Amino acid sequence: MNRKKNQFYESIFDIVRLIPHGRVTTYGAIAAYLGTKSGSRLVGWAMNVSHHEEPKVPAHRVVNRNGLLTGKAHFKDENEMQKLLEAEGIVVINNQIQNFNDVFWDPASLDPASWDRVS
DNA sequence: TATTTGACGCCGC
DNA sequence: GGCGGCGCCAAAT
Repeated sequence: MNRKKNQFYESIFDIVRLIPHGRVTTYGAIAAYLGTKSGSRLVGWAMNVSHHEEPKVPAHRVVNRNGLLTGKAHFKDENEMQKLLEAEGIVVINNQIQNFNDVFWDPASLDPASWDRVS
């Protein structure tokens, strides 16, 4: 089966879908988790593919390491991304996530040790 | 088949 | 401190 390449996206989709409600992550964090720390751009590509993948991944929860909604332009509606983030309690001003450090979610949190506090 | 782009990240100037 | 260039892997043209 040609799932080898699919696994790459699968891992990304899985992580993005695991992002808790009201939390966001960065391309670099996902890339680093997959081992492609230098290939942060690959994550962006995967997101593009994820748009026609189901279920749709909450790509709106994925932003660059600056906390800037760089990918909002690729959404159906630019306002949609910011709107979704605000709807989850995330404050976004000028396409910039406020309290980014507070809402930032790292895939490393997938560690079993952290699962204990996961609701 | 080869070249360029791409929703980024980091180092250097 | 702000701006630019280079590097990463993969896909699209």
